[in-house]
Amino acid sequence: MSTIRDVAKRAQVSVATVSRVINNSGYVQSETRERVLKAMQDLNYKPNAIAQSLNHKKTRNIALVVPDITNPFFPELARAVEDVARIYGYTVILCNSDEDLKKEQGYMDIIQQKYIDGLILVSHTLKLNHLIDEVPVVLLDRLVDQNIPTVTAKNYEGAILATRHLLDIGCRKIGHICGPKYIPTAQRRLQGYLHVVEQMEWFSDSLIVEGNFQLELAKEATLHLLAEHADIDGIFAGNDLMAVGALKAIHQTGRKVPQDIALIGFDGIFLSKAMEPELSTVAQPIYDMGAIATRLLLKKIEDQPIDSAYHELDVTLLQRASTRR
Amino acid sequence: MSTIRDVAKRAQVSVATVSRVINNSGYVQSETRERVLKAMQDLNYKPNAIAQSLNHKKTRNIALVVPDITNPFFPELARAVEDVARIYGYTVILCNSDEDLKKEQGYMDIIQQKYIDGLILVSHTLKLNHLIDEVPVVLLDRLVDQNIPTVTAKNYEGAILATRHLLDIGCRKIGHICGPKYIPTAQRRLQGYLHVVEQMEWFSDSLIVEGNFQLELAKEATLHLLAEHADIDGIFAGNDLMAVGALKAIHQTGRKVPQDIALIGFDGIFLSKAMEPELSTVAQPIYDMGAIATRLLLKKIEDQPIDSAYHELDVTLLQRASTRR
DNA sequence: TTGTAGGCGTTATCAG
DNA sequence: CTGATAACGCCTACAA
Repeated sequence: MSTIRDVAKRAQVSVATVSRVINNSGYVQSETRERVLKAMQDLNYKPNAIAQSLNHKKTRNIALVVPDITNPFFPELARAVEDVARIYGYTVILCNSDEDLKKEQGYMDIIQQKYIDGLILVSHTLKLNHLIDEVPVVLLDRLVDQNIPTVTAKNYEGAILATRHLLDIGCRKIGHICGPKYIPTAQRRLQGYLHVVEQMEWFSDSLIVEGNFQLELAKEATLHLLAEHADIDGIFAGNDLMAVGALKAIHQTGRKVPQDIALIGFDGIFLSKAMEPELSTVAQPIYDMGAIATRLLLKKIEDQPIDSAYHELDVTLLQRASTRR
Repeated sequence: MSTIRDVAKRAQVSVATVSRVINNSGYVQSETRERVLKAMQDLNYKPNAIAQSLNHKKTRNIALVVPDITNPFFPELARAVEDVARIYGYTVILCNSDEDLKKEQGYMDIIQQKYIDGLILVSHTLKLNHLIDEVPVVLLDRLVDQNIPTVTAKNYEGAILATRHLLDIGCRKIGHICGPKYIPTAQRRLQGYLHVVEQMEWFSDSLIVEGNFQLELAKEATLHLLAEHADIDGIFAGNDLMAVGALKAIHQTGRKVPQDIALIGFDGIFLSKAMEPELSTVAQPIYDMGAIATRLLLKKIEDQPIDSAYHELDVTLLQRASTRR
């Protein structure tokens, strides 16, 4: 790797001049510029980003902190983040936090030491005071604080949509598999469900069972639910993964979707469409969420004005086979 | 952020001494060491990784280049890579290449400029000469070259396993949905299939249809296949995603899995287990592949001896509902 | 055992 | 318009 000094020598100018043509800053006679450009070409010179970073205290690296990239919700998000970042000349560092405070703290240290320019954070674990003041942050999906730019979807409204939809297609008794109560997103969806059904005469608390946003536990929970309420004819799962779990449980008890039980999830991940029958769901604009969050972050990093710090994106009801009858 | 100089001042020593206690190099009187340690604590000092990198020409950053993190095969891989990397104090940069040479080249430039220490590459696009000589590489899943450490699974043997399995459970006419012919991995699996069935009297070339490792096209291909060969009773799909596509096609023609047609995929991604019926598959040890590749890479980076440059991992036949009858 | 000084590759300031 | 030179923060000879 040749350095700016090599280029300077070859072009018979000082490093300062080379630096000027690299950054298009200051005055350089067009003749000299040509010579420098030629030298750069000849040597296949590329400026050393590390050295630049040391000066500017900026690396054009951002971190994406998700609980677990293996959870099918996050790859699409990551894709969006990386796409937008790349366009603006940024690079994305992937961090799996496992919702583990220790790990998250570890990442924060690294972010500080490696001069990461900012981060997109999906977490409800990390408390505000663990964030580094100087490092820009955008919160995604799981709200943590009001003073930080945040991107979410309309979880409450989406849950209402889902539940009403089940009523619309004729369900008379609807259960809900909610996510962990300590996750705000899960709470919102639960509240949306409650908003619609709480006053119904058939409603009872035992129609709500708790999962952990994963398949397995949701399957168990659904089994319990069905055992207790044999006459359930509709289920709203707090996310698509749990909807799949519910589907398995339903099949296991010999019932059919949608004939015996209509089923709808939340998120709109690829999986919901891959299933047979295809699962109805309330789709979040996952890619957009990632893209918007990234643009927001880059603006903060580059000290550009931010239009709005709170983005709550619309969701879309997707009716598919699992609620079609 | 305090610097090494601040610490030195506070501890009343030179920066050299501080550096020594940081890196545990050279002699430092235990008293002075204590003083320095205390000063570091007081100031909450963290060495600046960028400055260190500028010296060492090492960043403890590695890149993971995959076609598309959105493809369910890769998140698990990425997870493994990140897990191992983190343990060894490395950080992972995520790159989606889309199998696009231009993009890959762009990443190579960045890798060079940002002093990325090495990369794990999943690609059949990039030619060897595009790699940067000084940057260690490990190839994963899709073989590119013999001189570079490589991690794959036994694709050929796995395909034989899958095909034999279909015969074992009584299939009399087996079709294959292969991946793109220009991808070595897809070829191997096709060859494995051929090895088993080529000599059978019922075999014909038209039992092989080509997909692109994605769901949609595989569904179309399967529809064609079924139209041409109404008597097919077993299908081996080149990967799980295509198996899902096949499942949809099969259902669409009113047939049932496994009663009318037994179906098996390849990869062992989460999706195969999520489906109903659960899909049989030849599982690759995806996580292990990522972990091994990463350890291999880190060894190369740190100039440690490598036991073996070519790792071909065993696959496992997982019989599930889609081939149980 | 500790300190001084030069270098890693760039950029920015200040002269000329 | 161009060139020296001092940062950026750290490490490592070489001296002391």
